[in-house]
Amino acid sequence: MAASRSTQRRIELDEAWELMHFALRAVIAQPDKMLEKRGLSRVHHRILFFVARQPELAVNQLLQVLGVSKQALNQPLRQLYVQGLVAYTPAAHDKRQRRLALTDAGRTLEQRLTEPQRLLFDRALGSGGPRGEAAWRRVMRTMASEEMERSGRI
Amino acid sequence: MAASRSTQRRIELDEAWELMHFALRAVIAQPDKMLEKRGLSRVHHRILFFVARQPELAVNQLLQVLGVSKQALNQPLRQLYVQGLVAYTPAAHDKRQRRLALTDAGRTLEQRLTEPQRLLFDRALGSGGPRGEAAWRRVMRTMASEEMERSGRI
DNA sequence: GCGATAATGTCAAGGGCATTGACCTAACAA
DNA sequence: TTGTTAGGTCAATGCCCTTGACATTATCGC
Repeated sequence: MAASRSTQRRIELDEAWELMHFALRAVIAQPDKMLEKRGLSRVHHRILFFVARQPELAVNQLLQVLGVSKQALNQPLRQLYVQGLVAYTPAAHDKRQRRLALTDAGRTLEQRLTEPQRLLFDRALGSGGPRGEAAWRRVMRTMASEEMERSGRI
Repeated sequence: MAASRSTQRRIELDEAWELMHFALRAVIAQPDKMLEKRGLSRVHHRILFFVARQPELAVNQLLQVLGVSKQALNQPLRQLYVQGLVAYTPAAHDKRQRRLALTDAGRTLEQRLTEPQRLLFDRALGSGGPRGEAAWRRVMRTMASEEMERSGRI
């Protein structure tokens, strides 16, 4: 398969990967700066982001989504709890499960952290018109689908 | 600006970020497994990848591109050298500079590591036809451009 | 040719953060 | 009751990155 692909195409595909590499760095950059000032790290943002997007998330699900060990998650999650950014509610049908949610303060911080990223995506996705945006999403979905299923994120 | 954006749009933008998150994980997954078997890590692959794509790369440039300290780069780079995967050539006009290149073995390994990623990109980019691929690249370039300039990657 | 500067390498100390292993509680379920 | 599941926590370990300090070699301006 490697042999059957033209050199030119290989270069194009490598460029695509390189583009993604730097795009990612751009997305990460701004929130990282803000987080540092508060003594938080990227994990904290990831927690806030996913909890904001999927309320009633259980800890186990969050573990799947983030792809880290529970020991690795525990500390940052507790910090967010102590700082009054995340709240726990026992699930109605199974009191062992802690359903996660953001407090008002948590929501505010999440918005502040994610806003620069939204701005970046908005500008970039807008640059190609609605058709371009749809095409972008189609490509990304194709790449991501398997991993999303594995994370139970469907 | 945050207030001026509709809730719906915010959700769409968050979804875009989430897509990228999982797409990245998919791209990373396979080479990571291969690397582990050889006792190498992701940095090694990143070095191989960028050296393969830009021959005659100097160490300083590589530092810019990877965004790590020279101390962090030194060890993995040396390992690659010792294992006969990367070669040094003093630059003609400035013998202080080591121009980096891959050996045949290095090229082979780089191909093997990057091939699954190319396959993934090829499938995904192909899924939307040439127009879709072009649109995807346009969006990514918009997002990445600033960081690429900062890394001297233009 | 001399001193400043640049490219690179390397040692050392320290820290952040993730991992695995083991153990614990509470709640559910057969 | 017994086994299992959701979750938490301690401990040990290790990786990897960072900053600081210093050495080497080569280039450049004078």
